[in-house]
Amino acid sequence: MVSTTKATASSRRHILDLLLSRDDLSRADLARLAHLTKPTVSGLVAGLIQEGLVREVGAGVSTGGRRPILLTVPGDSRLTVGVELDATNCRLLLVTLHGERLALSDVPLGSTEPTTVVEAISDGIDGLFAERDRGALLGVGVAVPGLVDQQHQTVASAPRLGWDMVSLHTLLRERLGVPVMVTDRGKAAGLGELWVLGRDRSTDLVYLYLGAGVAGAVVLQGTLHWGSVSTAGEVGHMTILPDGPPCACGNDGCLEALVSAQAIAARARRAVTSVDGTSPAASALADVVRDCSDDLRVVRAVGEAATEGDPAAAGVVAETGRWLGIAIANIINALDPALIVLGGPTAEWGQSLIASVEREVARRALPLPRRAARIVIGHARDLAAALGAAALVLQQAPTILAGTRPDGTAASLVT
Amino acid sequence: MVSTTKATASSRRHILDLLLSRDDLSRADLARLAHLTKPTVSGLVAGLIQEGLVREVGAGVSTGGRRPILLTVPGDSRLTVGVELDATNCRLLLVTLHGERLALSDVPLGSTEPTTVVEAISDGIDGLFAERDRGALLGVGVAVPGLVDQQHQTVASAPRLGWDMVSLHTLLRERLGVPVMVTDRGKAAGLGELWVLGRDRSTDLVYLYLGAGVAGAVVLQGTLHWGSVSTAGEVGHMTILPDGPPCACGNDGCLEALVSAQAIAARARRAVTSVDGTSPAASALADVVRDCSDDLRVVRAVGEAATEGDPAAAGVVAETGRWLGIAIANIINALDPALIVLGGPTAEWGQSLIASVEREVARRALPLPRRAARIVIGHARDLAAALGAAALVLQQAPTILAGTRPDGTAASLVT
DNA sequence: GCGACTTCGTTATAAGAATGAACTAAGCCA
DNA sequence: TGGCTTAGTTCATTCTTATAACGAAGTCGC
Repeated sequence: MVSTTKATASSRRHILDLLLSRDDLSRADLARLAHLTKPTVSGLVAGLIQEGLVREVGAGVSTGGRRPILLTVPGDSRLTVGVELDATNCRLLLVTLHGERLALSDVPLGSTEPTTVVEAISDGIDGLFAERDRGALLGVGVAVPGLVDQQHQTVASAPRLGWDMVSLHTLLRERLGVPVMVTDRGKAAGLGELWVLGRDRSTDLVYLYLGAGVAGAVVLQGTLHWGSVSTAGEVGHMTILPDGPPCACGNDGCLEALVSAQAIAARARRAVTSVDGTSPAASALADVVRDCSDDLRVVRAVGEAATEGDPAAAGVVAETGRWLGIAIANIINALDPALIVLGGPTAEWGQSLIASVEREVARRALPLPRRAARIVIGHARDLAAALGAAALVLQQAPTILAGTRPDGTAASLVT
Repeated sequence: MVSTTKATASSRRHILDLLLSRDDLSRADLARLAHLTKPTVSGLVAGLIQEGLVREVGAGVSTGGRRPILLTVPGDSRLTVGVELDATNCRLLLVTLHGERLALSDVPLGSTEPTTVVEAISDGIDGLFAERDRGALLGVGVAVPGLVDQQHQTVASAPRLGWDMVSLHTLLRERLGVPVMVTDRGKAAGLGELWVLGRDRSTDLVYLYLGAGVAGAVVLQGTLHWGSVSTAGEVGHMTILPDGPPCACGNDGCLEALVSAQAIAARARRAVTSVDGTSPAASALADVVRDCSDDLRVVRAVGEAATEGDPAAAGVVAETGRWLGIAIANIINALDPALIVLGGPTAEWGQSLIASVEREVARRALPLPRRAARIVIGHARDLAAALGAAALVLQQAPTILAGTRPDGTAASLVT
């Protein structure tokens, strides 16, 4: 039996980092990758196995000699909760160390008073851990509908919750006793999509949420880009048409003014009335457009009509895609991301939207970065924000775990 | 006398990092900042002093007890050379560890053959080190007019040099025996401006080079953002006016099509002829515009006329600033950088340009990130690229130096 | 101006982490 | 079957960092 050396946090971190990013590595692999010697790695791994953080999973293929013993981090050895806050609801998602979703729980909120919300989150977590070891809780991430000051981890302002300078991080941290991270929903959703889509978690990704408004997130090298005052990612207010329609932000011709649900609904109304004929396919869309004042519902109807071949709807999709394409081409030229992910109701239009976006991008983006960028519809749907909130903690997992000793003492953490 | 413990590369790196970023720290400060104990720091510092990398510089102010002994890294203890390559010239800039410029040397290039260029660089360095200790050379950075593959550190294509897939890094590294880093000129210039302007070197900065074309660089957290295929920062091809004038890239209404020297010259010609009067101030500009086919010369003339109060020139500046302002507003919304730096001939227009840019930005950018972003004219001028190339190496200084032992043995370096 | 309290830096000692060399285990290949 | 290769371990040794105690050099209050 190997003596359980406690090792430095730094080496432990490195080993855990490697094991969490690529699966099925042997001790020898780890030694090579982490620039450590085999005995050192053996010692560290022994400790991690004793803590239940690492498990041996059979032998790998031989490369000419003894077969390696493959190691994994069992996903459920530690668990993370991602929380998505809304004015009326608090959604909790329980995820494993690998980002797999285990359980979902929605807790209605009676009030948006910070203390009430903290209680709701705490109760929700109790529920999720009713039949699990509470000690496995690694940390909690929270996505808030509002502006978050990344540096101080406080909610600078969240009109929908009536919050202003609320130090949610401190409140939760004290209540739960585990690391807590706070983000805004748009950014969290972007990170969430990376964890669903990205094979390696260090890619550059730009996320666009297309709904009533247009939100966004810039994820570089696998981590959220915040900017100097935590407002980066507002792609929705990129000027697309300098003399275009006015936007709620005060500017003219913003992307949001051109592809928000409201703008799309208006476009659909024009398209339907201009066709005026009574083609059978068009009728369903025309009915919805006429009767309904809910823009998002119209957006859905456009999507359905377009897939059924309605030319008016197809026209709306194409025009929306063109505006979006300009914005995305700009993003590709400026940032050269590997992945552009569209989320939200309008993104549900799917391939027809992507196709018209790509036509415009082909015209406007430089060939090299354009060929490298994949434009896709998000996979995480309405779990994106909660998943991203959890991912915020998962990114820190190696650091958090490296500081935890078998006896449960948590080391100091800047978080 | 303290036993010169050799310490881990990691701790050495941390100490050097701190000493290079903030000056005048004591051993006690370092211990606190690096989360090490005083004896450990004393040992490490003793080693660094012996190597000449650190020096004691008098005592600081007491905070109620014994006065601390302040430490600095003498800038000239190690030196870096930044090289800017062009078709006909090779510019070498000798800089200290703190980014201060020591000496400049221009070597004309007979041919652009890679081996010739390598020789020229090597000779240039010999010249700069004629009366200095060659051992002080920390590394060499090279800025190339072309596309550089960051991952493989090769010049993917540089039409102006007639290069295609040239592994400049390997050639130079073998010839010089020190770490070598290769970038493209636009990106290097952006980084160079950060080192001239930035008090702390971890800010987010976006650089725009305004000349015959429009190049750019995105510097996030103090490091260049490359993107997935090393082409990030092409702000010049952001679409500003979807149905605007055609651009060389094939797209319509690019920023470059609107604010390149050529576009500005055309604008100046129109402005001069439309005024047609014979106001005394306008005459100088009109003469240049009529006689001269050199667009960059016209750009300079516009700037001079504008500062002398010529209304036609002021109009040209204002319109150029408006287009630029749209692009910068988009950048501010998307990335929320702390600093936007304008460089190149057109940026020499100075405050009048900034003023009209800011008017447009005020209208189009979101209030929070707009207030946080400072828009300035670069300070590094035609040294920006060479300085940035050197900065690329300086960023690695703690890592490089941490791996160097007193006996001169260099540790393995990924670079 | 004298003593109590602070803070800086060093010394000596002790604990712990990582290494190197040798060794066992286990599989490939001919 | 025997030689070669790779994986993982054991043990003694060497670095690295920490702990505790101490001297040096200040400040502050009375």
